[in-house]
Amino acid sequence: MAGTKDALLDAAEAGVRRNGYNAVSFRELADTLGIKSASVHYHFRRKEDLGTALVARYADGFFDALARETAQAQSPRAKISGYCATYRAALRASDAMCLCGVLGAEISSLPDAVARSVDDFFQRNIAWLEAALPRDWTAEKRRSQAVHILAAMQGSMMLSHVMKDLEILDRTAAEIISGTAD
Amino acid sequence: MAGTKDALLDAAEAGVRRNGYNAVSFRELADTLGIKSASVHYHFRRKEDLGTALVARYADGFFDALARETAQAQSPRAKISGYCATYRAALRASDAMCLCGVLGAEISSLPDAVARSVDDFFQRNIAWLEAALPRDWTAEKRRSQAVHILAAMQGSMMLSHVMKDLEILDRTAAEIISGTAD
DNA sequence: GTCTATAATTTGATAGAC
DNA sequence: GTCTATCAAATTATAGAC
Repeated sequence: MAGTKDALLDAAEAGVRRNGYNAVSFRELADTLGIKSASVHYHFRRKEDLGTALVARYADGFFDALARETAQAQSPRAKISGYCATYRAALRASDAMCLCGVLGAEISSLPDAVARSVDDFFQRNIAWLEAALPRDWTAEKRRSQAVHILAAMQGSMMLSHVMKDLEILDRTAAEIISGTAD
Repeated sequence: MAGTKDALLDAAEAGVRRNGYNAVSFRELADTLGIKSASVHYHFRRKEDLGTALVARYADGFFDALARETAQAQSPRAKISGYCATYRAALRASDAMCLCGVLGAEISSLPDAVARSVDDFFQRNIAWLEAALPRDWTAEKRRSQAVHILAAMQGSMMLSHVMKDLEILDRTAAEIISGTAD
């Protein structure tokens, strides 16, 4: 079955976003699919390979969705609004945090390759935001605001998750958007 | 030895803040202190007991430090500045994230009692911030801004940690402070 | 308070049959 | 691609000696 690999990634993503990297096991993934853990190792030899594939797929999906969401956006505000909407959709769809937000909190306990993938996801977020912010700002100011927006989104996703209140993310997004030039 | 319990909490806090709750083991803690894991169970019967004690001690320490830092503060800006400084000091001192930021990302995999302690820490943060913000704002606006500040701090601590750049937290703090009424 | 010893379970990972 | 079988290591936790 060619779909097993994707099904494993689906199960792993749900597991990591719910419980963290260290709380996901090959046996648990195998049980979800109704196969044996040895078969999981056929698709991903080591857990580290699963981890890097997971982050890569997540990052691709995120930036694809972001591109779709902001295809028509002209103003900085419209772009940032689309950015927040992309995170909001991801959170609502899965009732979980951002995959990289979870992994970021565990960063020191992750295999190096996985940790690098997570760092890369955040770098790409910041680069996208810098490009979306007003052109007449200094590079310094764009950088600072880009980091601030990413931090606020990641932090509010974590809080929404812990406090079981999706409105937390919505309010933070609304504040960010209203503070961005139209 | 009466100090063993505290030494265990010290080692556990460092371990959880570096690697997460699920990556800390009784044996690792025992090795750090030069004792056996069975002795750790004498002080904390179950891991859950260690977890709740850990969060309780951390919360007490945080709010004590916050009270000291803001003892002289009058204006909202001075109070928020002290709030950011308290987090900054904690991050710098240990080269790690906020304990509850780490635990928040793992919330669904934590024992219920530990999860409740984490939620409580954030509730206290929000309540403190609401009280610190301008009195003439609506309760709604204070709540919204309090959540935003907490989210931005937690998110930027995570980013600072992942990207190994302490300046990220500093910049976010500076933005929050400059956006608060003096 | 700390130890030895041990139980019961789970983990990541591999060898080799089908 | 999936299986059975297995391994070595790690985990939380307990019983009982000192």
